[in-house]
Amino acid sequence: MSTIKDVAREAGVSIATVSRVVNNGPKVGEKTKARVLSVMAELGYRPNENARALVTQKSKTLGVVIPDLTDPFFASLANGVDKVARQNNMQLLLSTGLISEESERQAIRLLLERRCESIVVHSKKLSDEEIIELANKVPGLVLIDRFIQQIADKCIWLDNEEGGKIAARHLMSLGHQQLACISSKYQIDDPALRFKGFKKELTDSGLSLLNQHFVQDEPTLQGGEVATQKLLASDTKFDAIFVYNDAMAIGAISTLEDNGFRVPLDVSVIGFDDVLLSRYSRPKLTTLHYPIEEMAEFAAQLALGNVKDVTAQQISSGYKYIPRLVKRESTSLKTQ
Amino acid sequence: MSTIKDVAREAGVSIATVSRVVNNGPKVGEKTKARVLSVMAELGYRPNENARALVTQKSKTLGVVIPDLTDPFFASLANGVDKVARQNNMQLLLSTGLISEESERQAIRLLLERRCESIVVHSKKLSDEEIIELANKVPGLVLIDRFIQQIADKCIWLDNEEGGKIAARHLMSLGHQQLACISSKYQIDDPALRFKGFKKELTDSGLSLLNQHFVQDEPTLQGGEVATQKLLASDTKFDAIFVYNDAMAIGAISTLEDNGFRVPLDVSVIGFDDVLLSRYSRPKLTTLHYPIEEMAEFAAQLALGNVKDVTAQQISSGYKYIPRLVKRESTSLKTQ
DNA sequence: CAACACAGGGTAAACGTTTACATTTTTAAC
DNA sequence: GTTAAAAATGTAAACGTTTACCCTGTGTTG
Repeated sequence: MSTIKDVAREAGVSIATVSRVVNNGPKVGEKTKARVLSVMAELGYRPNENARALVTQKSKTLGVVIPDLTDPFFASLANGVDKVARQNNMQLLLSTGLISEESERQAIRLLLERRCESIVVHSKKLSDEEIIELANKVPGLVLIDRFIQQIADKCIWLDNEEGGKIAARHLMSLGHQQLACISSKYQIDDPALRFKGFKKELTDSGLSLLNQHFVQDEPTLQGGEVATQKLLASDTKFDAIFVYNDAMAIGAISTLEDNGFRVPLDVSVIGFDDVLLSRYSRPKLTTLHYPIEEMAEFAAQLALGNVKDVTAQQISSGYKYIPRLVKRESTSLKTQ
Repeated sequence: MSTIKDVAREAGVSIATVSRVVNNGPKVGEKTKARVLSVMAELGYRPNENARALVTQKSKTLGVVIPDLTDPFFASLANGVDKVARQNNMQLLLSTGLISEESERQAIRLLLERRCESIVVHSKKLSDEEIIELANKVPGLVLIDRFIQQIADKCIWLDNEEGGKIAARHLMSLGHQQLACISSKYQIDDPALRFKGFKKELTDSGLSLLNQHFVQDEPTLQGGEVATQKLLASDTKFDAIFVYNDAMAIGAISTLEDNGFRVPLDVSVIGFDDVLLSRYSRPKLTTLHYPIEEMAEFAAQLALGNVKDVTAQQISSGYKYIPRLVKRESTSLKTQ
């Protein structure tokens, strides 16, 4: 691959001049510019970004840390960041493989070694302390889907608790009173908060949730099926279910129908996330929209330092997003 | 961020020694090594990968070019490449935004500028000539989902035509004789080949395809719905449909059921790709599995030069994958 | 005890750029 | 036709590494 020196030699100018042409710098004569340009084309010259990054101390690279790409939720996250990268003439450097605390750490490290100065991190395993320390060391590091008080101004997160409340209000507004929940069995904040909000809203309205109406399983289609079987096995009536995520909700619907329940006629089902799937299922899923792509775009802008007007509100509670109810076909007014 | 010089000064050694420690090189005494290591930790030293890439002329980066990440198909592709990157201690550099020929070109260029020596390219817009030229210039460039004779040994592709044949055989084996097709309206090879194979197999069995039984639309859920309406409007009977992809197939099923047809009782539907969706739809979709992640992993290995034993077969027709029939619930024996 | 092998460690060039500063050339004003 | 200012171009240092080659001191061998 030819270098700036080759171009300079061939065009009979100094490398400084070539550099100026490449960067559309000032102070370069028309004829010279034309000549250099033609030599560049002839040689197929491409500036070496590594060398550039070294001398300019900026990498033109936007980093993103996610568990993996096959989950459409994370793919959307990455896509949001990528969008911003493109807008800013940068490229996406992806770090994945976050099964463990160690690999999350490793993923961030790799980005840092590439001197990636803007990083959007989705981390569930690293401790608050470690993230705080990292965030203080790396000004362009931003945390998505998690809130840590001490670095609130670098957090972009969704109000899961409010999501639970919205779901509860929706279901109650349709006349449902015998509610059930299907949660994820993993002990992370998201499910806990969603159901905390849900229950609170119920209690505030004088309703209660039976113990046997709260079941947990894997947050997948199959998990949703299994959980629903448990619910049915309890042999107590319910007329609506709030499900942890869309995949589980679809599994739940499937099992309900296999057991002779019609959705939404007999049982209303509401999911969470609004992933692609929810629009493809039959009946189409009522769910809470998690604006992950929008959040990711914002996170990327924040990481790049493009966000100027920061309010006191944001300094204390970060950038909070509220899930939006998307009414589709899996919930309806309670019949008779 | 501290550099190798800082470490050297602090540890009272030369930068060469530090470098040796960092790279686990030979010729470094135990005590010195320990001292350097401790200084490194103390300073939080991280080698600058850009500088490394510059001097070693290798980037530790695996490039991938895809249209976008939101399409689960491409997300799987990227994931396959990422898997291999991780195995080889490399990182994924992603280039997206391929709406146009120009942006495909741009995407590849960016990777090249980062001196990314191994690249997996999914390109539908660039001309054969341009790709051939590029492939000859960049030894580590590999083409996925496309076959070009002149660079066969760098092509990883799916036999779409054979996929069409398999679909036809499956449908005929179930007793269906009045077949219909829903295709994508875009003029790229994939749909053309799929339906070419499908028709050929039909013809070979003495069946034919009515003109009004071949409709086209957008390759999306909505497109599938619209296409199915067209099919129904033609008012000629059909008992099975071969659909371009899973999203359209799900749309088709939805419209069929809305019009009183039961799937698969009245009409069998077979899709293509076997994306996540197909396992979540009701009825679960019978489809042709496109092993894109596996193909992507292989492509990445090929790009890295890790594929040793190449047969004459592969040199002439590349690395060809055959789609596999996945029987689920949307196709069944013709009733009466 | 001379000769030497070798382990440990240092020196400096190279990688391909950008850019402050110096130098040369052109232009314009008188 | 000077001369000064402006424009064009060149020089060289710097970015943070790796690595070929060189130097020093310690033991080993005879």
